[in-house]
Amino acid sequence: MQPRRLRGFQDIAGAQARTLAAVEDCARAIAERHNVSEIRIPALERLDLFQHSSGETSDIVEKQMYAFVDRDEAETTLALRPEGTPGVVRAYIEAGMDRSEPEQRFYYVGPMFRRERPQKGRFRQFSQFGVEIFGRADAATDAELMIMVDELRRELGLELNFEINSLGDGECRPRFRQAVLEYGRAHLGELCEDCRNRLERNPLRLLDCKIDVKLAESAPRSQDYLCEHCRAHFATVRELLADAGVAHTVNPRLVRGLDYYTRTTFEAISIAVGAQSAVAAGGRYDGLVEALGGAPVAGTGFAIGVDRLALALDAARFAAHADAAIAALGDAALRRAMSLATALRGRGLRVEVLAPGRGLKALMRRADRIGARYAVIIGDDELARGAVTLRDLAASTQTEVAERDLAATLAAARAAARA
RNA sequence: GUGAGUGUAGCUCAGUUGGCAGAGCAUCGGGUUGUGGCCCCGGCGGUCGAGGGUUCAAGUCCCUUCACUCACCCCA
Repeated sequence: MQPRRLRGFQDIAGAQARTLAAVEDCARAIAERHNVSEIRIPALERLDLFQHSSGETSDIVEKQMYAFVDRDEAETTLALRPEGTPGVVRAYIEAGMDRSEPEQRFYYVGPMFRRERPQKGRFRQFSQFGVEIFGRADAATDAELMIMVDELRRELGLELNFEINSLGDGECRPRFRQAVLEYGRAHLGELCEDCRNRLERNPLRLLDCKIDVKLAESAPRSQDYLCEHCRAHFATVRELLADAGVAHTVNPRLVRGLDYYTRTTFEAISIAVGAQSAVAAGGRYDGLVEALGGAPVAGTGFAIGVDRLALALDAARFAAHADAAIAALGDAALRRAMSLATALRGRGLRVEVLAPGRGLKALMRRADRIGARYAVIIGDDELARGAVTLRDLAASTQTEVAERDLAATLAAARAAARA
């Protein structure tokens, strides 16, 4: 039996793995600069956590969850997390932070699981990097989230389009929802089947329906229903974004269906990754902490699809190159090679000691294959002189270098190459 | 869940009206006793996705099935 990976799951190695790591490292560094700290939470939770936070009628909960009954506790159904926010909110409430110290700034990174049909930029296990900020209801926090995503865009050299919208708050959002509901009822006969089915329980989804585009265009707009506070909040967010140089467009059809989503909502869209083009999305969820049993604390956050974002990057940029490949000819040379390699690694150099017992020709080919900048050759002649042959593989030149000078020589060469 | 496309060597693919299973790359070795890339020679490598049918003969035609890819759907 030939073992095969599961559908929609990936084995990732080489430059692709380094690309994902680069995205995650870059996002971490940005979060830390914004004084956001890591929270590590479980990949497995009780199913009802996701049902209560993502909504029992959402597709994610209804048909995309990896859920199963815990083997010894038949009354407990568990699920692999399909997103990060519910777990972070659960942890926040469980630690009592909503009461003791409500203002918290968290980021998380790790695998999420959804049993969807795979396609470009969509896998059943995928990595998300997310930020959740609690206890801040101000517009500056909403803007800061998008500024963080924009910093990531800049540092990775990506093109992203930001779309934003405001859904209103507890005061004005219900009026808007009611207006969309009545609009939908008035055009019931023209709606697609999906929209008709979910109209009563989730009318806002009509607005981002791709079938009923025409109807959505002339549907009520959240902008027209915002109360004074929400209008001011949204204006401030846009002002702060403009100040920070974050280009964005207002998309009145950008919505979230669930009631605890409030005010600002946004997506960052890439033109380079196929149909699954939203590489980051987020917004304000002032009702969520309370909905999960905590105190009424404001919350806002975003998540980045790491795999999706990496698709927009050229993996070759992140390929690994060894600084030195050491070819040892003979047992005595091998022992010398091992200790020299340790010294080089001590200076932070990337070093591979090549397979002993093979011909120099094969070893040189390996050195070339792994992209090594230098080959270090140690044979009987070099051993006798306490030296090594140092070959510059790009220039095809070589010199003899004393063993004790090797580390300094290579470290200097690398520093020069980086300058 | 729905639709379309594609399955032949490790990878990328060719394979004509049905007639011996192929190429390039990769890998290993040789040309060069201690020198990579370029070049030349050679070795290894196949259940043609799987099962059934038609035929003297099927990679090729038919049926079934599985997998992969992209899109729909959905989505931080």
